[in-house]
Amino acid sequence: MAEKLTKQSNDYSRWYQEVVQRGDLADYAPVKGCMVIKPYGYALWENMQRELDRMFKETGHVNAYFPMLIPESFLAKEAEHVEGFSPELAVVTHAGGKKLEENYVIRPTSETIIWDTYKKWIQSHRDLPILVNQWANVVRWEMRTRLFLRTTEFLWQEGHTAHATADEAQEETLRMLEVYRCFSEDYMAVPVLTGVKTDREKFAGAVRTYCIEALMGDKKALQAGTSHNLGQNFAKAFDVTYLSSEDKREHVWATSWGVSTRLVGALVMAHGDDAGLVLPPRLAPHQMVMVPIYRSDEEREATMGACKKLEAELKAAGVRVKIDDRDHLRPGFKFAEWELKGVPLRVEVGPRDVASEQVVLAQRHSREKAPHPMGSLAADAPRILEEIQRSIFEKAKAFRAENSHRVDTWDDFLGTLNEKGGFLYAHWDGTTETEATIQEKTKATIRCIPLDDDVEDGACILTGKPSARRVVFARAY
RNA sequence: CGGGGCGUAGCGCAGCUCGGUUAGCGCGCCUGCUUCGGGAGCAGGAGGUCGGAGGUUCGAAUCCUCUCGCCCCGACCA
Repeated sequence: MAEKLTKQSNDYSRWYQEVVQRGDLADYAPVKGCMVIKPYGYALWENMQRELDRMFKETGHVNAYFPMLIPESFLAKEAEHVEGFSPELAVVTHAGGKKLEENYVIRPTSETIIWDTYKKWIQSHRDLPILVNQWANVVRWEMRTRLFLRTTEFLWQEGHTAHATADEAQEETLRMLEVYRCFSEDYMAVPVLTGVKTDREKFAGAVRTYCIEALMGDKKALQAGTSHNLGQNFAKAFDVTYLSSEDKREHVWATSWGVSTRLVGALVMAHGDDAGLVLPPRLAPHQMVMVPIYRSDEEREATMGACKKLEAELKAAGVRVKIDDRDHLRPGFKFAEWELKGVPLRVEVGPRDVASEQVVLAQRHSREKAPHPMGSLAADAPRILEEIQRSIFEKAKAFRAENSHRVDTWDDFLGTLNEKGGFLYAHWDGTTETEATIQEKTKATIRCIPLDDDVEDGACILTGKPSARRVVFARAY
């Protein structure tokens, strides 16, 4: 703990790993690509879950749980789906000491088992819509893993809905995209672009994939969430039909949408600095930590007494506060540790403060430190926390604005990508071939076709062919 | 799967080229004293059989063979 973190500017990737591990978010597990999510990291995830779950329920969804093991044959029913996921499946071949008649795959996502189930649930238009979400773990055997960003097993939520009409499914897809956008911006304080994925980047089995894309501190993009319009692909693959009010048999229309523990990684890389994590107050496990400072037993009693009184007031005011009463550690050590862990507010209470009825209030994001009257701390803290929440969101937005560029020529594209990074708004001829060529040449991918971008005629940066709008390119995680 | 690196104490490493007493160092841990408003100091102490298997040898962390695993970079992905 005595050692300094690697600076972001020296080695961003190493900085990230150190922050995640030393900040007590997660650690490596014995199996390749797997991680142990430690209590502090899990508390952060739980806070995310709580808000997301509330938002899902507010939009009419209910939770359910489907099994982790899926018969291998289910995956094969939807052609694109099986092609997309086969390479990364973990397969159970033996159980109970015997070789299985049919292999089971550990779910990489649950569309197939859910649509097999929905077939039984859906008979009539009166059974629709079905608006179900599940919180679960999934396994994808990725080549290259990184803590939180891409782990072999990860936690997520996956919503799976069934609708009577294409319009309803499309509405649902966009509704959940909007839920994700709100969550990311209002709770994580991470500004995101909303857009449509190109065919090359869309979910295996979807008609259309929408996404939220965030910009990380190293100017690389991160896909933070996806919402898929599945059309009738899974309904047809699993033969899920309903009788309409006109007594006609129709295939149902579907969506699925998900966000994962990757969001924890997004939070780390969107706000973190050379001192460690910077957590947004709305999600921070501890919004405030109090560090009592003392020498003698009398001073200890006095400062701890003041801390406890403040703690009661703050809790009553709805602040998630913790007193760091560890006796064997000195204050300076605690300051550094809580900064590493990104706690938004730190309160220092020493003998001098007790005497003058004040505390020292330190803000993590700005690293500012100033005295604050004890008497008004509890009343002021919620407002200060909200100001911090807004402030780090504004900072992230400004960072994204500085790192978003409009480029019109191939040279400009290459130069900007290599020298500046960030989001590049450029014209593209709309073909998968061009997209692939650009990726081969530059490692940049089309992150999305933004929803809110103005339509504008132009010429493709690579081929010069006509383009009706700009798309967003970036190097991505 | 291709390229690179690494497995020696809880963590980070040295030792290995050129085999040789009880395998070192830093951090952390335990005890005590002094400290405590920005990552404490001193003293004492516990802890490893060197990833695994086999081989060479009087003798292997060190040499040889095989093997397992992890990390980093790339292609694949939430």
